[in-house]
Amino acid sequence: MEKVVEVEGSDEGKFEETGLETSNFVLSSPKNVTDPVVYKLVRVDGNGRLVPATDDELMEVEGLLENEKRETHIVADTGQALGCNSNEVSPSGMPQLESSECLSQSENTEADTEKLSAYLEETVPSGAKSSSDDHVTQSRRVGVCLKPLDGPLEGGSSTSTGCISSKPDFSKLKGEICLDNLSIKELHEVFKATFGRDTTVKDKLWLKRRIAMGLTNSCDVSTTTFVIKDNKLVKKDNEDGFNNVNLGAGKEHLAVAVEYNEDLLNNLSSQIDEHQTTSEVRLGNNVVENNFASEDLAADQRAAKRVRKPTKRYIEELSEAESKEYSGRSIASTKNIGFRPLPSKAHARPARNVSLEGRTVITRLDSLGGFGIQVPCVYRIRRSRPRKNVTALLKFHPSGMGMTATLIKKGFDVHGSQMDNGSMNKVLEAKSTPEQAPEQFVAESKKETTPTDMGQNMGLKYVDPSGDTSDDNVVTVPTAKGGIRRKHHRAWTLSEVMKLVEGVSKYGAGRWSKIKRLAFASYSYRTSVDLKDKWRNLLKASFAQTPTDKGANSRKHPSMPIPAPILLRVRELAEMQAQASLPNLSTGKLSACGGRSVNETRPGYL
DNA sequence: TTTAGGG
DNA sequence: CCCTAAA
Repeated sequence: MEKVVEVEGSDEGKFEETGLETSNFVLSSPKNVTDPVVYKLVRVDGNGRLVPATDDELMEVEGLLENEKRETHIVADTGQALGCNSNEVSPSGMPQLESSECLSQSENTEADTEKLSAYLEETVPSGAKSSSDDHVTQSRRVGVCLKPLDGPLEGGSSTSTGCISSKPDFSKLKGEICLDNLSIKELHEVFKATFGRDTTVKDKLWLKRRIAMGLTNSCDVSTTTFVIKDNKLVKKDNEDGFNNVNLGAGKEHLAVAVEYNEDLLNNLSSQIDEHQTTSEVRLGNNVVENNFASEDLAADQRAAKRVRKPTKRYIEELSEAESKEYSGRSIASTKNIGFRPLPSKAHARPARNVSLEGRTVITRLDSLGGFGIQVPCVYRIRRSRPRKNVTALLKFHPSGMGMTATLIKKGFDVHGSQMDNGSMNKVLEAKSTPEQAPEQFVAESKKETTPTDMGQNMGLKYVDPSGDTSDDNVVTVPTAKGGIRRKHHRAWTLSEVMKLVEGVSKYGAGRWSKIKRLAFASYSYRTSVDLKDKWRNLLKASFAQTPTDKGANSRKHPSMPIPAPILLRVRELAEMQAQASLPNLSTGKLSACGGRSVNETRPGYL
C-alpha cells in the first residue's frame, strides 16, 4: 500500500513534468477536461492543430506495431515517463526501458500513434509483470509518456488530465480499502475527483464501482481491490460489473475475459482509431493484467495475435464508418467529431468498434454515469467481404444488412433471442475465429445487462441509426447460381475522385496500387481495384459528355455529380496517357525509358 | 500480388 | 462493385 502511494506521488510529479513538455503540442482544447477517460488518437498538424488520425495513419500505426515494439513499449511507457529524459528504470522497477524507441520515433506522428498503441498493448504485460501497485504507477506514466512523445498524440492531454489532475486524491483511493471504507460523501468526492463532476447517486456500491472503473479506465488504478471487494472478480468486471454484480461464476467469465482482452488488444493494435480511446485499452489491459498470471504467456499470446494483421477490410470498415459521417469531404477534420456527440452524456463518443474476426467488439462510452466510461459491447459486425459463411448469415437475415442491426438489436433486446446471436456469431466465427469464448462472453454480458443500462446505453449507442453505425451500404445481390453476394457500395466523394485523378496524373493510370498507397492512402477502404474501376468510370463519363461543356456537371445521374473540371481533367489525363502509350506500343522500350509516370508499362488505357 | 477486363 | 484470369 504504502509503496503504491509513493509511486503515485512520483507519478504525479512526473505527469506534471511531462505535461509541460506536452503542452507544446497539444492540448489546446478544453475538452480534455470534459472527459478524462476517453481519448482519441490524433496527430498534431503542423500548426499545432489536432487532427484526427486518418485511416492511413491508423494503418501505418498498425504496421508499426506489427513490425516492432511489442515488449519494448512497455518499457517505453515507463521510460517515457521518466524517461524521455532518462531511459532508465522506473521506480517501480521496470527493468526494461527503451526510451530510445520513443525518442527516435517521436518524430513521426505516426510513430506517436504507434507508440500509443504500443504503449497500450504493452501496458498490459507490464502490468502483469509488475505487481499491481507498480503497475498502476506505470500505467500512469505511460499516459504521460505519450504526450511527451512528440506530439501527435493528443490523447496524452486528456490522459494526463484525467489521471493526474483530476484525481490527486486517488492516492487514498488506491487502497482498496479506501473505497470500501469511504463514506458516501467521500465517495462523492472521489467521484468528483475522478470524473470531474458531481454525482447525486447515493448508492455506495455504485459509486465505488464507478470510481473504480473510472480509475481503471483512465489510469490504471489498482481497482482490483475495489473490485474484488465488490465481487470477487476483478477488473474484468468493470465491464460487466457495472451492470450488475453478476459474475457469480467468476471463472467462466474470467476465462472469457482473457480472450476478450486479447481481442481488444489486438484490435487496438491493429486499429487505433482516433476514436479509439486509451481508456479502452486500459480497460483491456487491466483485465488482461488480472487474468494473466504469467506474463510470458500473455506476452506471447499477444505477440502472436499482434502479428496477425487486420485485413484491409477490417480497417476499411472503420474508416468507412467514419467516412460516412462526413461523407468524405474533409476527412481529417471531421473525423473526430465524426460521431455525433450525444446530447445526453458528457461526451458520447461513439463507440469505436473493433471487429475481430467474426465478432465485433466495440467499446462504447458507457452511460454509467454519463461519464465517459467505455464499455465494450457488441456493436456491429464487421462488414466483410463475402465470406463463405455469408450466405448462411444471409439466410438468417434475409435483409442482408443486417448483421449490425441484428446485433444491436440483440444488445438492446435483453431478452432477445440468444439464438440469433449465437447462431450468427457462430456462423461468423466459423470462418476464422476458433474461439467462441469471447463472443459468448460478450453476448452474455449483454444479456446480463439490465434493462436500465441498456436504455442508457441506447442513447449512446445508437448515436445515429442512420449513419455510420449502421452498416455501410451493403446490398445483397442474389446471384444466378443461388449464392448471394454482398455488395457494398460507398459513394465516391468528390475528394476521392480528385485524389484519384491526381494520383493518376502523378503516377499514371494503371499504377493503381501505387496510387492507392501514395496519393490515396487516406482512403483505406478503396482498393486498388476500386481505383481502377472508378477511373474507368471516370473515363467513360468524361468522354461521354465532357467535350463540350465545362458545366458538364449536369449529369443526369443524380448519384454521381462529377464536377466538370474533374471530368475534363480526367479526359486530359486519359488523352495524355493514351498518347504516351501509343509510342510505347510502337517502340516499347524507348518510351518506357524516357517516360516517367505515364509511360511505364501503362497501357494507356482506353 | 497486382492489373485488366468482364459481368 | 464483384470476380477472375493473366502477368
